[in-house]
Amino acid sequence: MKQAVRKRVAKPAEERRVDLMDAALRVFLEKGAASTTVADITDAAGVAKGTFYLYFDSKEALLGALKERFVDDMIAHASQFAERVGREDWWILAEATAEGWVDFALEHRAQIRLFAQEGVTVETFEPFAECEAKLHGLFVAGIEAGTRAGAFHVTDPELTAHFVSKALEGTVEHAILFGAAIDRDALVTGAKELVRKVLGPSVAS
Amino acid sequence: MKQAVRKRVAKPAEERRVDLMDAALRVFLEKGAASTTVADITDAAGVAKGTFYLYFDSKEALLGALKERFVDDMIAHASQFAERVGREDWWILAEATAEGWVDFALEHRAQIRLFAQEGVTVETFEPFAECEAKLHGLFVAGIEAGTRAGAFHVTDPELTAHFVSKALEGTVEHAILFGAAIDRDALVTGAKELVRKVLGPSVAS
Amino acid sequence: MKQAVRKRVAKPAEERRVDLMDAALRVFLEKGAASTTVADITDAAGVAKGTFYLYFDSKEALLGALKERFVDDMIAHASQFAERVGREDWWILAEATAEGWVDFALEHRAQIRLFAQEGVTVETFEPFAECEAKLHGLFVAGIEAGTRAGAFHVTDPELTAHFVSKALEGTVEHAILFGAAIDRDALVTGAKELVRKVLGPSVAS
Amino acid sequence: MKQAVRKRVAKPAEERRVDLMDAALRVFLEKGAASTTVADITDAAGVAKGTFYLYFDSKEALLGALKERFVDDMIAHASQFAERVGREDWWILAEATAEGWVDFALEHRAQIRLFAQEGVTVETFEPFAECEAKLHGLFVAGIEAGTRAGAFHVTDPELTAHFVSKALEGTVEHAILFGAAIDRDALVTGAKELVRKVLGPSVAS
DNA sequence: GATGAATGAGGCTTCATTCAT
DNA sequence: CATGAATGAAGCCTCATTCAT
Repeated sequence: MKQAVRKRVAKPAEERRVDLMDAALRVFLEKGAASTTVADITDAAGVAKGTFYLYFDSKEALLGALKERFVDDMIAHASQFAERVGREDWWILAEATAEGWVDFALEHRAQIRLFAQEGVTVETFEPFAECEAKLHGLFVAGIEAGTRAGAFHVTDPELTAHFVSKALEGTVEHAILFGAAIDRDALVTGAKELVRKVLGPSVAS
Repeated sequence: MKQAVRKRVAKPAEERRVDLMDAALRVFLEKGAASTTVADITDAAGVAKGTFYLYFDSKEALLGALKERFVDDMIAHASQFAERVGREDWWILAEATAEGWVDFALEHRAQIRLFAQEGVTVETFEPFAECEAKLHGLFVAGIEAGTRAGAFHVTDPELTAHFVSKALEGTVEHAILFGAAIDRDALVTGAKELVRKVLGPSVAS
Repeated sequence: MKQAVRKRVAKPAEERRVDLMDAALRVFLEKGAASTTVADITDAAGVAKGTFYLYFDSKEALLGALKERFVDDMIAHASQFAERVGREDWWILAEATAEGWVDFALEHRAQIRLFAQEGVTVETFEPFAECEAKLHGLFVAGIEAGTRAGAFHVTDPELTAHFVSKALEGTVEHAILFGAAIDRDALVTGAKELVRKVLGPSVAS
Repeated sequence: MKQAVRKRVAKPAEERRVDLMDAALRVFLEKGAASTTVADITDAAGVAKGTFYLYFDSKEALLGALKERFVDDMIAHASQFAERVGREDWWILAEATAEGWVDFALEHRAQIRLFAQEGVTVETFEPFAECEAKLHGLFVAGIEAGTRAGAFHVTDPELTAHFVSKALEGTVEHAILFGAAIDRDALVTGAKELVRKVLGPSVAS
């Protein structure tokens, strides 16, 4: 029944919320979400511990918000390409998609790393699953359309979509995790070639 | 006034160690390594809590042992194929490797899932990094050899090795995580086709 | 970019103070004083949290004010009857006092319930003790006067005053706490009979 | 992931449990249950904080156990008298019950005080309500039997049972709470007289 | 006067680890 | 070797209180 000492400026709610999310992302990446304490987060954000609970119900909830934000970004990104399906040259679109994907991954390496590490917990499984499914659907649709149009030669679009997205995602993630120096251009070039080969016809060996 | 204290039979040390590791793996998969307590593990193994510390220095150490065991299995598996490099038809070997890889992943889905979720912590980073590097080296060597021999047509063996392994690993992992019904044969067929396309020449679109 | 900050109208201080006390009483009864937060109170009163501290030094102080108000009411009520001592028929006064007591308890059931639950804490002990003593003194004086006058036949006025007041208070409180349907008339009839018996002579069994 | 320092003897579970309950009772009485922390309790019991949770799920649970124990004692006590109903002189039994009740209350003053202060919370309401009802039923049955037998002259046994039990309970509780020096013999004498008057016939005033 | 975002002490609870039996 | 009661550091979360606007 006693309290108070330092005092800080009030900020617009949304801004504070974003501050906390960004601070959390930073700290999570340093020490892993599991071993990050709420105090670590609030210290990083420059607020008191109690302030955290003004914006999030729990640490878990913040992780959820972070995932949601990331998922939204990813969907938005993918949708750009989805809109172009059928309106332009199939191969140009395919390569552009590959390039866009690589760039997106590189830009969001922090969260990719985080979610690669923290993975999919029971609580936040759904949004992720949903997002994966949506993106996958977008890819499959594109591949099927291109195949029907005679541009691509894909036997199993479902599997192929998985292969390509996982190849790119996994490679970037690997580079990020293992700290390899990343050569964006080489990656893009490789990605385009991968797409060309995989969407193209099988050649007799 | 004496309570009969049911003491469990003494077991050979190595066996008990394995019991604990298996029990841990089981429980980790159910509730995640982070939220699994030592008590959960010993309960699952049917021993007292204190017994755990007779076999492992800490919970972290057990996780390390688990990873090490998995890494050893993986290396052993990969080595089979490495030995065959140059001794038989390049394409047969490539497809066999792809098939073996899929089967290995399916057999070890439990640990793949676990380590995919628990990821790479600071403490256990090294063995994993080392293993990845070793496997990657094996793949790259095979691809380069095949390319030199004129069988494969690969511009960037490093990147290609990553793409292929990540595509397969990621797809299986995805299937495991999201509980999709897994069609082993379709997966193998797809994997072989992927390898054929990726290791083969680019075709003009 | 300015947010319209809906400022509530300023109210006369005393009125706002009473609003807060009434709101507090309402919420205390719902969830107990201990688990009621200041926010609960201000929400119920429709003011901001900070406003609370314009009117009370602390949550504890509000509880104190509530008790004081109740105590004052009780004293005022009892004094009515005290004034009548010696001026009218002893038995009529005794029964009227019993009836008045029952009605008072029923009217103030909310606070009785509250203070029965929250009891006597160190901080607010004194006013309560004082009030109890004062009321008790009033009763004892009445009983002694009636006994001296030959109307009542009481051996131990102190104890008798306690017995009667606790019997009535306890019975009403019990009814309130345990949610029994309360029959005011039966209670009054019983109370009068109790008083008659207790203040009357012992009969040989 | 580091720990340990002081070490203490292991005790039989039931004994430790009782130690904790007794220690809790002691501390609750000193500072009130609400402001007692688990640390206070374990300090008083001479064990580490964690030990508490080996025996109770929560602080609330301990309070529940305390209440249950008290309720059991009370029922056991009352049952002694219930068994004697109809087997011996009504007035002797009535007075013995009153005396027993006073003695019980005095012996258990600590818990009476505690529960008078902490009152009836939502969680632990039921056992208390049940106990009250059972005791009340016992009293009512005794009074009715005695009335039917022509020994007592009671119009409303329900109300009378409440009056008597609340008068005694309340008076002892009051004495305990307000720290009055308690004269056990005077209390017993008064209680017996109360019973005689209340269970006897009304006399014309 | 009124507001409500911010504060941070403090309580509850968990669980890795130890060690006397 | 095995046991499991005991330990206590550490983390999450609540909420009384303050104060800049």
